[in-house]
Amino acid sequence: MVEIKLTNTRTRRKEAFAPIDPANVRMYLCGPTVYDRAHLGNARPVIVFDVLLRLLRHVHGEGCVTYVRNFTDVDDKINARAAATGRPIRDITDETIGWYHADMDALGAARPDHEPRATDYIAQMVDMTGELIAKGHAYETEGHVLFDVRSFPDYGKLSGRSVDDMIAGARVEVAPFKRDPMDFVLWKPSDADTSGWDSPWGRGRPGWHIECSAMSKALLGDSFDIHGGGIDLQFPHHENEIAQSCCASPQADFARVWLHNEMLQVEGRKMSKSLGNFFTVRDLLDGGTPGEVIRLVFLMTHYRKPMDWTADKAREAEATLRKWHALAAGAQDRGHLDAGIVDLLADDLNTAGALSRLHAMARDLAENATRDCHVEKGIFLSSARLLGLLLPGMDGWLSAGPDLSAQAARLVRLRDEAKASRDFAALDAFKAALTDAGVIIRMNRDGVELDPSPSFDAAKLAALS
RNA sequence: GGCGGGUUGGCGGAGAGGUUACGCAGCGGAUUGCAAAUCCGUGAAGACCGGUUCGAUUCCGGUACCCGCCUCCA
Repeated sequence: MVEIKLTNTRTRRKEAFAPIDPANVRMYLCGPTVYDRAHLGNARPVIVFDVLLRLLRHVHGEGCVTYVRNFTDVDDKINARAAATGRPIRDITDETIGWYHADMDALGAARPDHEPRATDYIAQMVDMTGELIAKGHAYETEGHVLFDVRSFPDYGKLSGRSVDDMIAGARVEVAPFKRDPMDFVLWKPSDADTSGWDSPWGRGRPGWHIECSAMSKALLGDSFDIHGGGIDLQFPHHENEIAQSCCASPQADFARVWLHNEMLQVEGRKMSKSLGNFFTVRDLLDGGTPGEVIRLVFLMTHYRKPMDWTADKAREAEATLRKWHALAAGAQDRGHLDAGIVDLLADDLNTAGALSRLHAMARDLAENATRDCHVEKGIFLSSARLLGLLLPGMDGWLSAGPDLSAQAARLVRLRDEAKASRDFAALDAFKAALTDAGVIIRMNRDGVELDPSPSFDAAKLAALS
């Protein structure tokens, strides 16, 4: 069996992956807070862990992996949006989840096996909170329940911090009722206008971190294999999850392997609203960048390095995918994979290396274009699909856009006439007009292919006929 | 201030202690009525300073710069 190696944030080392139960490999990914469209940065963990999911299913078996990704649907940002719009919270979260599914589907990301909503697990969160109080790891004060970080000696281990150092950093908001400035909220009171649930500590709502502890336990158990998310979640979110889960279930391991993807940048800078380079996945899709192109751009950079989104990369990825789609046309996915691709992905998800392998396979196919190569083409296709590329139904963008078949037919006719008469003036004039209208022309012996470029102008095209 | 990550050719971006990464662009060629597309070939690198070594871009230490987290924006 292929040995998968993953860089475990907890140990800061690349380790051989050994599942607790090979018949049921369990993975949890921190999902979105559902109050608005997913921005481009949200897509990175989704794509990274989708590749890992495909690899795990390949190595351990289709039915031997359980993948959970939560929806945080109780949050003060959601409350604020409900208050601002007057809409019920459930309307907002339902709508946002629908958007999220549509956008992530467009990136070719498989839906997780379970997508728990925090609001469906309030009872489990209350139970865990009560358990932490009973075990002396949490305390109730002024309607809040707080986790006592001094009760957990390993607090800070995941992120390499010590409680004392962080306090010395003096950037911690100190609420007067906290025993220690680093103590964090498990449960907080809600006023009459804020969503809340009854609990032993009065009507209130959970703190952010407890949901992942409660839901991972409910769906994957006290101990599971992989826990993932963006590196920004390492502290405090994941640190707090570990504290909660390990103190509630001290006999268990909680998550054995912690995987964190590095952050996204845009044109070399942090994506932020103030810099004006903030955009959502939907913005890109609606702007004509296909989801498959977005995915390929992401895969070009290793997940543990900062990734820069640039328009240049998107152009390059689109050209590559056009070539690959053409090469794989008519190929059959028989599930036979290139061993090199599997080995590269198994080595801590070396997607960039895997892509270079696909390039090499594509070159071989192109060199042997005169032969049939159906076996090689099938391997190429199956291997690309391990990366979530060239998936069935993902090639719609290739033929999307305006119908240019009439212009293509006219171009063929003019070319035939020109070749017969040796007078190319009319043909060249038509080609120039098409180019001016933003149409990309590709001609070869067999026919012509027309595609709209980013500067496509429908009005100019219409004027030609 | 504390913690963590990064720095490779014009651009993007990997692996490996010593032998071509790869892709894009460029250049040369094939093909084409001309182009485009496609195919073939090709030059170009390892932030800086030390150390280990027969040999380092690859290991170790330091410096500079960039980025992230510590502010419930992935």
